[in-house]
Amino acid sequence: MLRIVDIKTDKEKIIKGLKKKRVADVDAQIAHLLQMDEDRRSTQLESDATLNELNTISKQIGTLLKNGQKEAAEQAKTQIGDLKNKSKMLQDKLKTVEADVLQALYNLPNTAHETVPEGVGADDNKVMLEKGSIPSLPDSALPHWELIEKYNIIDFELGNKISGAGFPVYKGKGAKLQRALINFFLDEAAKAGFDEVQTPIVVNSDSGYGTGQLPDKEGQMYGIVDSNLFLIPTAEVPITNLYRDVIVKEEDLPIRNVGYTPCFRREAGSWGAHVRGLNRLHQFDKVEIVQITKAENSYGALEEMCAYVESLLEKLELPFRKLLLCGGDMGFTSAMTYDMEVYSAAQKKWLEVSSVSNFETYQANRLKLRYKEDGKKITLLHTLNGSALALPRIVAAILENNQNEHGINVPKVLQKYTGFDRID
RNA sequence: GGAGAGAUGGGUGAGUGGCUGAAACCAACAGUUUGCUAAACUGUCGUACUCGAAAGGGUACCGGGGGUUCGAAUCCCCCUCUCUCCGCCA
Repeated sequence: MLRIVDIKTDKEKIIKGLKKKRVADVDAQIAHLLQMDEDRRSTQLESDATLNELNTISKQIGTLLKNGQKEAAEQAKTQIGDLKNKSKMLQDKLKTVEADVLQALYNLPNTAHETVPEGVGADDNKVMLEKGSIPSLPDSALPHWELIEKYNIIDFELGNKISGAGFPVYKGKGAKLQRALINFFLDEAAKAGFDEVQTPIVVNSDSGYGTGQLPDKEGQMYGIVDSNLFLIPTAEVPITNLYRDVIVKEEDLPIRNVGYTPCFRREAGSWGAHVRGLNRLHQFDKVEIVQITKAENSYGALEEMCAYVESLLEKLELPFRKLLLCGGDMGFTSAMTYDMEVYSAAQKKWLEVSSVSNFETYQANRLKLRYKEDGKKITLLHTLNGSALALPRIVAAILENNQNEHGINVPKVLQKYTGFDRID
């Protein structure tokens, strides 16, 4: 979340960044927030002064009792009653006001970086790069949801039976292709200097707050009944939360992690004809890269992560484009996001397969993720993450783009992982 | 799942009602000494909010929450987690 101190000192810049995110009534919200914080501050001053008085008297009572002046001590006790009531009242008020301020901060998204384009939705995103050649398929080319039936590699009906819609079952070469992609992505990330971690795929609510899924976005996550746990929507949550409440050693920076996890998303209300087949699922596999850097290095790290993701798509020989998201299309917690989309040639659609974001200090502030600058000043770090990559839409594009009369060609880089070069 | 023990600063660990934001030791950092290294010695060494130009104050925090008390790391209650033993088990 944003920091009050920044809102105070850099108010205009923050208002500008929030407006770009299309936040309603920004000026009024900020004014209200600052007013609440002023209330918080003055309440705390008063409360601290009262506590100080109480502490002083208590110490005096202790001294009196030790010196055997019992009467004087009893008398001191009698005058403490009013003060205690006052103190109690002030502390209760302080708690309320603090909670109000926190709630207001939770409701504010991250500000958009100054170079993020203005815009309200997907149409305003800026295409930065387009690479690879789009295959020209014959009219008989099939969309992936027909290919998976034809070659019997993914079964939605079976998934329906055991779980529900959006939980596919991968079979035979389909299952092997999944495993090949996961291993390929993990090996590539290791080569690029990311340390592999394997985390839990259920997280507690503290972790949900840490990375910004909570509060208010419960609709995205599946909750586990009676356990106060959630199935992760992305490995971003457990991996980034590894560093919650940590003061990192300066020499350990930057931190670079990669992890494979299944991801679970409720996607409430987002179903329809446009999300057939693998285009949108409740459970899918993803390899995620996370980076934690000093403020001055984070935008360099963002570009570097994008370049890494692009290299994966090139190796898979998939045509792709890179978008810089406009303010209105970005996620709540992000300061800048690039999306990578592959072209799936039979359904003639661009499919998002990666989202690479810099959260600056927004998550770090919630996580209390910091380092000691020059061994002295404690400073918030910047967090970043990106998909590298999300599997289902990669699979969809591979199936559609590589189909021919003999079957589906497996990209060369994957063949040593799959053990076959064609699905037929 | 049953029984017991425990959770204190970067680490080990003392502390069972006031003089304890917290001993001691280790680690770390700065300095003195030294031809270099080591050793020795001296000093510094939690976080957040807040007042102050600064120096320096105030408040809170000893797993989390609540309670008793003039006063709680210390007593009581609830929760979480860890360890040991038993049971079960991939």
